[in-house]
Amino acid sequence: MSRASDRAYDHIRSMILSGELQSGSQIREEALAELCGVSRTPVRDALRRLEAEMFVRRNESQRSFVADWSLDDLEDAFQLRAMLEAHAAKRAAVRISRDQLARMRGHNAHLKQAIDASRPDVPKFLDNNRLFHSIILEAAASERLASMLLQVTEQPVVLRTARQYDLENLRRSHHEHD
Amino acid sequence: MSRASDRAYDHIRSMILSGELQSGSQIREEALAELCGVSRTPVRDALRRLEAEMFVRRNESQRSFVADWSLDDLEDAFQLRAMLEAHAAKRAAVRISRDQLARMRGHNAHLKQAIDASRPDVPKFLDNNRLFHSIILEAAASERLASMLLQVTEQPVVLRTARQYDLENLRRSHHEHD
DNA sequence: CGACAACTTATTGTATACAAATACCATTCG
DNA sequence: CGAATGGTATTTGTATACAATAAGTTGTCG
Repeated sequence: MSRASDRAYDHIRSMILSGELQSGSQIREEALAELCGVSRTPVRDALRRLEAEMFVRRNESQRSFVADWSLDDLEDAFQLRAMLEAHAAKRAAVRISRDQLARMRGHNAHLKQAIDASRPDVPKFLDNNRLFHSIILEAAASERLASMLLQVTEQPVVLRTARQYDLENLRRSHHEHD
Repeated sequence: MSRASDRAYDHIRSMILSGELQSGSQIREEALAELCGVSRTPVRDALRRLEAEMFVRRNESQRSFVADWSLDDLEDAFQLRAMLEAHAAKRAAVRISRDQLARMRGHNAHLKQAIDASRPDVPKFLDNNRLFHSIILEAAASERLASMLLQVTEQPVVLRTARQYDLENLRRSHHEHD
């Protein structure tokens, strides 16, 4: 997508995730346009996308608000995510190529290096973890599934920042990958 | 959403489903605008929605095309639908209220009447079937799930028109509902 | 003939002005 | 005092003009 509407999207999204735009508060197109330094047109575009991703919700008279996530919502997203990922793995298992499998092994090995280092390298871990899972999705060969999964994985980013990355968890993750 | 952009959405969508806009063919915003009798602005809105619903796809340089559905795509959608509906049923089962349950029984009874009539009343059957399932979705209480399900159920409408509604199938459906 | 570059056309992206819808507020009436 | 009503302000929706980008086309040179 084009530059201005992408900038608007990224900007608004990050303002929501950072809490700069408070949950539940109304957001006006013009105000956002000023904040992003673009006109309302690309802002509207961005809002539509964010609405589809449930970062923004609109009331019956088309006013936009920052979505506020209840615990139930988060649980719901998690449940869906678990199911969709299992489905992706199932599809991938019968479709994956040798090459893709090799790449997965590679990422898992790197990921192990990251946690075996004297001081665990969490960014490296996360990066390889992401790549590992992206290959499953690639092998599952379902755009629809991929987009659904994207929806439910991108969401709880707000909370993920606070998540604990203790060595125990990282090791368990590696073994599950294996 | 507003009138013009809704009209555009409905119009374009129906042109796609009816085959008036050929699968894989490029669609230009201005041409659609003329066809719908609105300006490009609401057309763009409609295209974005249709893109999210995978009726329209865009190439790397932002040109829009009517999506063409492979058999694999349809199977994929069906598989996802089965999974999501099962999930919905599971959630609904532990959340449903007496009232909702009663309404479901009611719709299933009407649905039975429709097939027990001397001549099966397919529209009545479909209507009650739809209501029956909508209560499951309501009871499942997950907006996200509902929107995902909408996506995969709305899609194969193209083919559904050709589907067989023989008495055998209708009866089986009723029993499964029970 | 084929590759490449300059130019021309087609298409989408953005800004802006204005129209339509909705919310907000004050005022009046029961 | 509370509900209804009218008018005003706020906010979103649409049309349109223009900018930016991508595609197609022609012409030149090797």
